Amino acid sequence: MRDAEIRQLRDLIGQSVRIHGWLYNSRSSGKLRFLVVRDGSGYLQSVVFKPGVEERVWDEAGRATQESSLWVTGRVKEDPRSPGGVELEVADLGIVSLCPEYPITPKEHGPDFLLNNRHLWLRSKRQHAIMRVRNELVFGIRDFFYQRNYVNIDSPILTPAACEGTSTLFETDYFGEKAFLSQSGQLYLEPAAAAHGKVYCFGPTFRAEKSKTRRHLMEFWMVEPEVAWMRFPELLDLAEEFVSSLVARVLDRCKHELEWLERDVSKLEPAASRPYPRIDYGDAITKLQGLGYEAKFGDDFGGDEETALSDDSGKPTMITRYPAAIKAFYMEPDADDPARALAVDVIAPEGYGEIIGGSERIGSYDLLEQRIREHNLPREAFEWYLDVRRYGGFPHSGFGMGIERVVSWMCGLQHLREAIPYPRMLNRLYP
RNA sequence: UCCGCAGUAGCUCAAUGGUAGAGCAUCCGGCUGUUAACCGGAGGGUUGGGGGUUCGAGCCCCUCCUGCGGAGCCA
Repeated sequence: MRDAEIRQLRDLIGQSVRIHGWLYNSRSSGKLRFLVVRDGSGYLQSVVFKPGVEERVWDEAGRATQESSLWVTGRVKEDPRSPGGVELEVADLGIVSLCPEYPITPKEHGPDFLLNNRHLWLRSKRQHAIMRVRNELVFGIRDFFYQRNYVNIDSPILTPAACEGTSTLFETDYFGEKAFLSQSGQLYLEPAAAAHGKVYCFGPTFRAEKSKTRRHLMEFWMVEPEVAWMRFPELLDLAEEFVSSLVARVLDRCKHELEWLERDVSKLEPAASRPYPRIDYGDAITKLQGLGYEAKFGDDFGGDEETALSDDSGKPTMITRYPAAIKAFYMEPDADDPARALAVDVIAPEGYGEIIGGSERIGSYDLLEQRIREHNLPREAFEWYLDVRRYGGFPHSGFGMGIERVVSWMCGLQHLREAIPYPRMLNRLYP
């Protein structure tokens, strides 16, 4: 008798195995009991036939409640009537821990109830599939950069001052000093780019914005590459190559998960290949005006406008060269039009919104110093950041990509809250 | 912060201002191939809190709380 994971059973037809897991669901029909066991690696229909087992085994099978932890032994058998095509002919069974009435029944539930039970909700099939996709995406991101000789340099979570203004930061006490939870690792990454050339960070970021939409979380994960000597056109190529390769990877390796999620992959497939449509900010305004929006130069885009601008081909849309006035202080101005910043936003299709924001960074010490003044930022807090220009300034570019928005898009989710194991939202800090 | 919607059994939802119900879950019983199985039975309620109108309020009015959807802001 060998222990096995459910995912391996297809290769163990005819053999006797023992499975440890939890009872996902059970059905009975007279002298037959069907126990669907899950072990994290898959789901297994285990069949208990009354005349074929000891009475003790039959009774245990009847006593097991939803989500009771248990082990089953038996012979692995191919059977087209079983979901998955493989089932277990149960020989013996033992309940490890009997589960009292489990809150999440195999019927519909509302979001409030499910979020209050997030720690249990993670066991559900759909949530299981989403976390698998997230896992593949995260590994794909690291693999992408590793293969291109980027060095992972993680930024601090506790920071002394704001990256882009203090109003949206979570504040905490740091031995009598004020500290803030990071809302971006970028400023810390730029010095590292001077050390290693090509770097990236990947970690949680925090925004105290009182946002209540399907596209916002208080705590979300962001991956941010930063590349020395990279100029704006190459940055656009990098973002495009990055996103398209990740889509291709998930489509290739998460077929089952996307199937469980009933994701229409035909809407995702176009995003796996390059190029992506690119539109200049000025042309975007013109396009919006043509569609009847009251957009004018200098406006940022709302959710509806982003959706209107995104291509209906299923590819993300890259919007370039935003007005400098509505973008961050550290962005390099366009040499042809200093009112514009060399900035890009990548908008996911199907209304999933902005997944990437990036830019070429200001390389000049004097200009950066001027921008810090213009934005009324505390000069002393940015001395170290100015050092990146003071000691061997160099052109460099980078972007940030929000992981949950990408997971949400790939999985076709209605809301970002399912894309992260424990979502932190307005008025929700439990579990 | 603003606009809109909602809160009834453990869960998802019904109920003209006039006796609070169903499905699922739980417990008991039945069924030799079920696919969120099915069939029969049982238990389960201070209708979010407070105040008001009325002979009578789950339903109407005021207020507070909680949640949902959206706006703004952003990834």
